[in-house]
Order: sequence, then structure tokens, then C-alpha cells
Amino acid sequence: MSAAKIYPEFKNSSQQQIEKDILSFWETDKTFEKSVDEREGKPTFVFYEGPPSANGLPGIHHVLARAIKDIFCRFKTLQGFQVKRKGGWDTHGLPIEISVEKSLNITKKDIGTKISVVEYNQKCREEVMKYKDVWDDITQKMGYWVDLNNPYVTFENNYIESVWYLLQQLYKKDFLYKGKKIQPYSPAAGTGLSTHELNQPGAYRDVKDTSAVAAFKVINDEKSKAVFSSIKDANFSIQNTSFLAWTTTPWTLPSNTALAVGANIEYVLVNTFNPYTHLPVHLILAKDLFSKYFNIENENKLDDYKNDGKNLPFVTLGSFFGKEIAGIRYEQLLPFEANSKDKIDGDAFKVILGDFVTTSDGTGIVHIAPSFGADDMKVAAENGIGSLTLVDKEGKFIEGVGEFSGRYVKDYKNEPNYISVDIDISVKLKQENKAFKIEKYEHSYPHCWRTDKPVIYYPLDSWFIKVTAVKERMMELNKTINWKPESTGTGRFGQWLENLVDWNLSRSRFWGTPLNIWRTEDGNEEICIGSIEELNAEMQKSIDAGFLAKEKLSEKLDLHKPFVDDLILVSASGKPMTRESDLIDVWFDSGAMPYAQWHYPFDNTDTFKKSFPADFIAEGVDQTRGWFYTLHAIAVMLFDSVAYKNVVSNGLVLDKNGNKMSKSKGNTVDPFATINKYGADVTRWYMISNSQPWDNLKFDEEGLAETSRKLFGTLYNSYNFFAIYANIDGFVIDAKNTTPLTERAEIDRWVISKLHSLVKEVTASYEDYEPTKAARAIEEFVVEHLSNWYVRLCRRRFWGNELSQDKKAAFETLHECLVIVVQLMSPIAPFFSDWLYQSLLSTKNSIHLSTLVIADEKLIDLQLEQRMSWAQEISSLVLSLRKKTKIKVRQPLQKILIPAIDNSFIAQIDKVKELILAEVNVKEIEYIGDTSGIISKKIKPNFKLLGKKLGGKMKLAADIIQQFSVEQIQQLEQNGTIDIQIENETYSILLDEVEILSDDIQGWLVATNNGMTVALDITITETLKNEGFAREIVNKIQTERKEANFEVTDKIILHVQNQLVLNAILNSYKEYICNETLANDILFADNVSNAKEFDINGEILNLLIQKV
RNA sequence: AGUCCUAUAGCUCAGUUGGUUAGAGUACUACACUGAUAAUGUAGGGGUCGGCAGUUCAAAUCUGCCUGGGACUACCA
Repeated sequence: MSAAKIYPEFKNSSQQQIEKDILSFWETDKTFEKSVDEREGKPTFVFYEGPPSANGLPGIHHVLARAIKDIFCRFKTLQGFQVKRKGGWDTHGLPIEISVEKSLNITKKDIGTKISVVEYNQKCREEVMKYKDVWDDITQKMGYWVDLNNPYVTFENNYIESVWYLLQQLYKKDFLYKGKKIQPYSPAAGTGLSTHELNQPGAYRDVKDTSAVAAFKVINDEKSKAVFSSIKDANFSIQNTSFLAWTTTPWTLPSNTALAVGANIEYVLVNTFNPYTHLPVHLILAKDLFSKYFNIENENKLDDYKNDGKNLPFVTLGSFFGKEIAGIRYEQLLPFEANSKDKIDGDAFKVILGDFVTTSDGTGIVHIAPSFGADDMKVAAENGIGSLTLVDKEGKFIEGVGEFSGRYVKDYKNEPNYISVDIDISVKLKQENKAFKIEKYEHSYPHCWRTDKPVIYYPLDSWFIKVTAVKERMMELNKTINWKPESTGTGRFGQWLENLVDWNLSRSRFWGTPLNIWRTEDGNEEICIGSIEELNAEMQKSIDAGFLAKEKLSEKLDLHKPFVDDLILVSASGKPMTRESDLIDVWFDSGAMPYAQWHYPFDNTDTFKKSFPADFIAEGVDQTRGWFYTLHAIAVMLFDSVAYKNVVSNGLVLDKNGNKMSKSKGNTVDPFATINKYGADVTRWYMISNSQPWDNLKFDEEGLAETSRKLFGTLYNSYNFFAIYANIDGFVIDAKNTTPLTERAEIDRWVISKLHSLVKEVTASYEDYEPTKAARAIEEFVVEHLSNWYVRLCRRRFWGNELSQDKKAAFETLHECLVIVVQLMSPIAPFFSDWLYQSLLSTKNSIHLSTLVIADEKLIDLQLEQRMSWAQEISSLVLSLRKKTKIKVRQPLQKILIPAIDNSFIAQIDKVKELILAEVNVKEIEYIGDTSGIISKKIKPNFKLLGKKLGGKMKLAADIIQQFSVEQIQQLEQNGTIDIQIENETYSILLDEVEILSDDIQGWLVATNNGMTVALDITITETLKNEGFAREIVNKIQTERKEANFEVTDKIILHVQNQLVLNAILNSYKEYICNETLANDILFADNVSNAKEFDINGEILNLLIQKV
């Protein structure tokens, strides 16, 4: 009994302390490194880390995202795979530039004047790693295993060199081209934006803009005369006729060069009034949209008009199809010096046909400003219409636009009294009789994701990647990727691929990977550099040609601006070539990580080959068109391969009310505070078990407390229970010498069977990237099966005096369950599981270096699991009956009755009989056979079978069957069939097609649930009553022992004051009582001093408990 | 505007190929149990399965439309 404690017992250990201890253990043990190194040569499981940017702080959603990554990497490691996890940092891009500008209090304009590009880029380089320490801290505290000692960093020369290599490969395949396109452009940031950037969450926002329906006056010429010749109305004049076109961006109206109509859309021409000037006018708009502006009740009531702009009366003068009015010319809406006709590079101001025109909005006539809309540009080019660009790159009107010159089209400068140009243009139109309807219009409009300012569409020179050329192949290969959830792959990602446009690679910025293309001034000769070696060779050529100073070659190479811009190369024909000034989209950086992280193809080609493509990646669902896309695009174009085989896209973390977390709402959750309070394991477990990774998670602190209490508390108690008794008995697990399963108790075999069923289920779930299913299954096993059934029912087995064979088996069984359960949990809860594992095995070898047990089918006995679940059901029913009759469990009862329809059922129950009897404190089970005559039977049709057979008659048949008499049921049971009449037709019902249940035992107290019926004999005989007394006495003594803080091994002596009824019982149950309470003797006396008074089922007992 | 996801008890979630009393946990209430106490058992209240139609003998489950929540896309005037 005094043996050294093998298993540490923890009275007050906290999850936080455990995690601290395990963290420092991992550090000194180098467990993570070992978990990779020890598996050298084993099959690999390839994981790619999507690089975070360390210039922002980590949030709780990062903990979720990284927990998901960690789980599968740990799981695969447990399975024996080698899982390398190279960390990485995303270091380029606008967010970094913005935060540098903020901290230096400068703007883009100041770069090159107030600060040199060299200095600026140096600042960026520093800024990038601003919060690296915080990130390292959360990484460690949350238990995310990733190699941060050798991360890939996107701004390093090696990384850039790999990116250049990839770009050169694309160039060689003719996938790179330069073109002018109307692109999203942010005047505030001074740069074009890629579609990826517009896809950033929050980029599209509902805004209220001033929208204008403008009237474009028809020119009276041969064409218009011909078109309108059919109109006979005396009041009609072409000079007074206008087209109505709607726009939400009135600032584009001065740049208008055409109007587009739909060929087969019908337009009407009406005589009415201008609602602002009240002058009589003729207007043309789509018939379908007519009712938006006019009320039919006001037809032909021109004389009623009250000059108030309301209830506009009208007279319809005629109607035309779009194809008829195409070609009509109109007067320029807002003529200025800068948009005079000679400034336009083509024909202008006429009606053209566009297939994109619809009648869902506006007037069915579209205002065309080719410089500010992609469709506009396209349709204008097709029709030989020229373009006007009256707005410069800063977002303000150029000189020569009258009163609007120099004004910003949106508030790009945060002017305190910014006045909307849209409004002023609208006012001007109103005054000039050119406005028909000015109103606020709410619509979704893209904003620059960093400056928060509205984007405009603007003609820009750009380099593109021709991804459309491999569209089909990308779709094909996408089908081989296992998406979790599937709908993200087929739906969101699949549709994105179907509507693919070329990837705009250019960015006019300072901090990023420079485009590796040099060109002669005329653009006739160019070169795309694919390596540093090649660059050096070209530099040498240029030095030889005299374009480049000799010293350049010996300078330290930095593949950033402005250094690369200073390099002038020489073309084949001897002309100087300068670098195309653009940087490339940062998304290309991250999409290049499978290659660039290994500096492929310059180094590590073997490593690369072994780690491409990835087996698994995981990021937020918002990366679908981001990282998931760029990885896929580059892999397909250059390697004709997928970049990843399995991808988990996780949802958002919302607050507990389902609102998005945001700093402004103040509902963000601090990951450090959470981990500090509840521990990383609890946080991880809660997030994984609460909702599937791809569903949004409603983060609620109460859920964390529940997880902590239920799962971890229960497991902790189960272990402590084991440890306490194992230590008392000096039990030490001896893996080589365990009790054979056949010699163990039924309940041992049951829990082992359950355990292996669990291993099977959990392994399958992890393999299917379903961590939530795994977590929930583990939780159920621990709480319901292991703790609430196995441990609870087996407690007595652990108490005996010596280490019996049965007790040894119980220890071994519980030990095995705990070891395997923590192994299954370890990917999700890496700290607690490691701590428990090491405690259970008295080892200093981490659980994360162990090999996952494989489910042993031979140990799974479904029949056993079935009969145990019956035992649980029966016990529950008996307890509920006791409850109903208010007979406490401590009072033994004689028997329970169970209707038994077949013998196999009896055989099954017999095997678990002892467990049931002990659990419900009853002496025996009696099975009631069919012939007893006291079982009432209930019959229920099997809808699934009968429904198929009877079809429409099902309902009637169900009524008939359910009302079967006892005789009819008997007949069916005997003959196996019975005929019923439905609407004068006869149908045979077979025994298989119904379910016969017993739901009552006449004359008994019964309970029924899930098809199980149990009756309880509540007669309390004298013997039972006395035994009840004995039990009650034991209970009081036990409670007293506990209150007195006796050790569970302390022996006692009982001093009893003589009592008429209880003396007899104490004597006849002396052995039992002494055994149960570890009493050496019971001593009687007429008077016991210091005795405590107990109420034993109504009898008063004065008793003193004395420790020996 | 379109595409996709989602809606089940106060809260968090299950609910197989459609099959007849819609479940669990949690919270609340009451009573038990307790040599595991960070527990446990039993009982109770709590649901128009977002709404409306349809298919079917039978719909939480399938279809359509609508509403709320969310994400994404857009050249959208």
C-alpha cells in the first residue's frame, strides 16, 4: 500500500498549467523537430502553409484556421507519415505600403521627393515583420506546429528569383502579353487593382450615389427625319426630341461619346414636359420601363399639368425598335473645350447597338463613356466611336472642362467640405433642360480595399497572363481536387473558372516583386529574365555595349525597385532596353510558393519534386478566388497539374449573436485572452466540435466553459480515479503481460469493442477531413460510454483489498481506453493529450511521436454493443420506475419482469444481467413468455415495406392494422400472414411487414421506451427491508468518512448506541457493513459519548466512527 | 442583379437512400445518487422543422417561389 505513486494524481492542476508544462517539454525535447526527423524515409504527406502577413495582428479566426491545418498534419504524423511544415511570410503588397505611409505620415506622391524609393523600400522591409513576435507567440501558445526557423519570405532574392523563373516560363509559353484595358483603378492608392483585390471581403459596398437620367437631344438630319417620318402628330418636332439615358456616375457624362440601345427592344416616343423646367419635350425610352416614369392615368392629359414635376402627362407619338433608331445622331450633352469634337479619335455622338443592353434598369438606353467602362470600350471600338478621358489618374477633371476642371470626381482627398461633382453636374443638367430625373440610388459599388475609396474604371496599360488559354484544363483538373465542402469547389470555384478573364499582373507600386521584362523604347525588342545568372550575363553585355556602368555588376544585388530599374540592358540589335516599370500582383507571389519556397529550380529540386503537389491545404473560404486560385492557375499553366489534392476552406468566426467580428463593433475576441483563460486545447476543441469548419462559427464563451467542464473535466476525473486506485494497489501497466480479453469481464470486452469502433470512426473522419465528426465521436465515447457507464459500473472492481485478476483486468481496460482516447484526441488537443499520455505510460516520450493504433475488427463485437445498449435502456427504465414510486435505489427490490418474445433476446440479456441487477439494485430478472397471457401487444405497420406494396391504400391499411385485436395479432404470428379488406379488395399482410411490440404487463408497473418494456416488482419483503436498512447505514458511514476527510484506505471502528430495530440488522449484516466501510468491528454500548445521530429510514441511530 | 451556402427547442447542434410520438447537449425546475465531486441519474416544461405552394400513400428530408442571415461574383449603365 505504501508503494511509490507511479501515476501522478492531480488535485488542483489546471489546463493552463498543463499547457505551460507541455510547452516547455516540447521545447527542450524538440518534439516537433523529432516528429519530422524521426520519420525520414517514411511516406510523405505534403502540406503547404498559406503565408500570413505579419504586419497585422492575429485574431481568433487565425486560431481556427491554424487549428484545422494543425489537426491534419498531426493526424498524418500519427499515422507514420513525414509531414514537413515550412512556414512562410507574405511580405509584399499594398497593405505594407499603406502602413509605412501611415507611420511616416506621407502619401504616395511623396515617394521620390520627400523620401527616396530606396529608403521607402527599406521601411517596408522593416514594417513587414512588425508583429512577427506576436505571431510567433500565438503560434506557440495555440500549439500550432510549423517550422518558423526556416520560413520562406517573399521579399528575399531567392524567392523572387524563383518567381522570375516562373514568369519566364509563362513568357516562353506565350502566356504573357501587354495590353490596354479598362481596369478597376484606385485614384486614392494611385494604382490599378486586380479582380482578386476587388474580391476582398468588404470591397463591394452598398453606397448611395446621385443618379441621373439625362436627355440627349436628337439632331435633325436626313437620318432622323427618315426614322421619325411616320409620326404625324402636329405638335411633333425633331428639334425638341431627346433620348433618355441613365447613369449612376454622372461624372462620366462629359466623356460620353455614344448611346447604346438593344436591337430588339421596343422604344416609345412621347410628348410630355420636363419635370424641372416644365418645358414641353419629346422623349424616347424603352417601352418596358415607361411605367417607371409615367403613370398611365396621365395619358392624354397635357392640359392638366400643374408645372410641379408631378403626375407628368404624356401623349404617345410613336414606337420604334432599337435597330430602327440606331445611327441617329445627337447633340453632345456637355460640350467643353477639352471634349470638343476634334479631340475625339473617332466618330461620336450617335446611337449604336449593344447586346448587353437590358430593360431591367434605367431607360433601356445606355450612356457610353468608353474610357470608364469595359463594355463601353468594347462596343465603341466595334462601332468606330472614339473615346474621351476627361479625368486624370488622380481622379480629378483635366483642364478645359469648364467649372469642373480640377475637381475630384469622388472625395479622394478627404476634403472637409467636399461637394459632389455628380450633384453639380446634375444641377447643370437640370438648368439646361437636359435632366429628366435626378435621384439618390443605392447600389453595390467596388471600393479600394485599403484606402476605402471608390474605385473607378480607367484605361491602363497592363501585363496580363493568358489564363483563359488553359481554362478548360483548369476546370478539368479542378474536378480531381477534393474540396471540403464540395460545393466550394463545384460551385464557387467552378463557376469562377467558367467565367475566367485574363489575370492582370501589373501593379504600379513600389514594394513588390518587379516584373522581369525589359523593352526597347519602341517596344519592338524585349527580354524576359529568368534567373540572376541570366541577369548578370545581360548586364555584362550591356556594360560591354556601354549602357551600364561596370560597377553595377559588383554591387550587392537587390531584386527590388529602384535597383532593378537602374539596370539598362542591351537588345539584340544594340538598342538600350529598360525594365517595364510595373510590379506584379502579390497574389502571384503566394501562388508561386510551392516552387519558390524551395528556390526551385535553382536549389532543392529533389525536395520540390517530393513536395508537389500538396496533399493538403486549408485557408478561409475567402481565399477561394485568392490563394486557392493562384496556386491552381500557376500549377496548371506550368506543370499541367493540380497544386493541391485536398483543400479545406473554413468559414468565418462570428460573435455569439452571429454578427461579423469587427474592431468598430468592438465584438472581436482576443485570442491571447481566450487561450489564457480556457487554455488552447479547450479553445481548439470548442471551435472544432461546435461547427463544421466550413460553417460559420458563432463564438460563445459559454461554449468554451462547457467544453472544459464536460470533456476535459470528465477525462481528468476518469484519469484521477484510475491513478488513485492504481497507486493504492501499486498497479503498474505491463503491456507485455496483460490479461487476455477472453478472461476479462463482459463489460471490459464491451468498452474495448466500443473503443475500437471509435478508433475506426475517428480515423475515417480524419481521413475524410471531417474533424468535427471525429471530435463529437470522441466526446460521446469519453462522457457517455467510458465515464458514465464503464467507470461508474466498475467502481467496485477497483476497491477490493488485493490486486485480484479481475481488478487487474479492470485497470488494464481503463488504462487502454485512456491511452487510445488521448491518442485520438491529440491532433485536436495536443497539450492535454500529451500530458495524460505521459502520465499514463510513465514516459517522457511525446504522444505526438507515437503511432496511431489501428482499429482491430476482431475486437469489435456489435452484438455485445447491442446487448449493452439494451442493458442501459433497461436500467434507465427501472430507475425511472423507482422514481415514479419514490423507492430509492438503495432499497433492494426483488425482481424485474421483461417480456421476451424470442429466446435469442433472453440469451443476450442474460449475459448482461448482473450489470443490470447491480445498477438498479434488484435481485433477479424474470422473462415473461408469450403464453403468460399478461403481455399486451401492440402492432405497428412497417411503413417502408407496406408503403411500397400498397401505395395509395397505405393510410387505410395502417388504420386497420393498428386496430388489430389480440386474436388477429395472434393469428398473424401463428400463420405468418393475415388478410385485410380495403375498399372491398383483399390484401395479405405478412409478419415481416409489421412490428409487434409489447407495451404493457397487466397488473404491473411498467415503463416503455424504444420498443423495450420493463415491469418492476415493488413488493418490499422483510428481508429486503432489512437489507435496505443495512445499505442505508453503510451510506451514512461512507458520507461521514468523507466529511471527516478519511483516506479511502483508512480502517475504522464503529461504536453503536444500542437500538431496538437496528441492533439486529447491524448484527446480521455485520460482515457486509464492515466490508463496505472498512470497519474492523462494530461495538455496542448503552451510551456512546460523542455519537452522532443518524436517521436510518426513520430509525434513529447514534453512532461514533473512530479511525483506527 | 446573379451564383453558392444557410434557416430544426431560449442557446449550440444531430437528423442516413422520404416511412409516422423530430433527437442530443446546454440552460431552467424538482427529486434522487455519490469511497470520480470540475461529477452523475430520473423527471418536467420548451418545436407551425423560416413562409407558401407542389410531387408523393407518406416531406424536416425532394421541387418551385418567397423571406431572413452569410459569402462570393459583376461590364452592370
